[in-house]
Amino acid sequence: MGITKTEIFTNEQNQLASMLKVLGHPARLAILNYIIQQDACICTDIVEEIGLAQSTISQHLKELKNIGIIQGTIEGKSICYCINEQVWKTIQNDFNGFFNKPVSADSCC
Amino acid sequence: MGITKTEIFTNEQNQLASMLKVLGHPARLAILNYIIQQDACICTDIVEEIGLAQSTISQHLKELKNIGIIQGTIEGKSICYCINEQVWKTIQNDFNGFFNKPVSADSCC
DNA sequence: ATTTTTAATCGTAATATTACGATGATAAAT
DNA sequence: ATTTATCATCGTAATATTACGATTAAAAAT
Repeated sequence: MGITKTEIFTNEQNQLASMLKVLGHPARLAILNYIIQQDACICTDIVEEIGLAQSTISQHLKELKNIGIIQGTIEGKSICYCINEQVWKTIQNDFNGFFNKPVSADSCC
Repeated sequence: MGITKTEIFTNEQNQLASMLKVLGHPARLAILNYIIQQDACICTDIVEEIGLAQSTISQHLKELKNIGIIQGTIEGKSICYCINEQVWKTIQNDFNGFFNKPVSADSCC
């Protein structure tokens, strides 16, 4: 056990859930915030800014890259990370697609 | 280790992250979907609908209750769960507050 | 050529999550 | 009073996550 039974859910549910799971960590939100704010950045900056070990930040960056919300390009000795606008917007759309469903006012409670 | 260092992040980051973490599981999205669709429901129905053990569903319901997005009222022998509209909207606002930040087109990559 | 800088990866410990069956608790039905 | 129905909680196994230090890899600077 301990393994999510993805096969019993819809693709929509699985995909949105996996996005939200990655976003559901304060370090990763902080990283996204920082990248947006800086408009460009390298890993060492983030490490200093956030205050986690370099390897930990690298791991979080990897997860963010996995869902495509950020991308890194090699810039000489360092790596420049930035937001992938398209994925960013897709996530926002998917989220709102889910949350815009009308919640009826006369529900049971 | 293995414990998230919440103390180094902002309240905003921690709060949004914990919401998204709860939403980041397909079963919990499926439960929310079902409650909205039914407009009222009890746990047994969800168990049949979703196909996880009753105790597992109960655990997921507990987590959803913890963030306030659903609430349950005792209805005789069973319990009626419904969406808390206010929390629902707050989550949506917080999420969009984060995601509406402009992602500049001329970023580094 | 060697050293330095930067970031990824490996190994690992601590903790959290997911799921299930079994058991408990409470209210309704018999 | 006993049984049934409904849901929560407990105990537990399997797996995943978080974080760190150590190591590796690759490019730049010396």
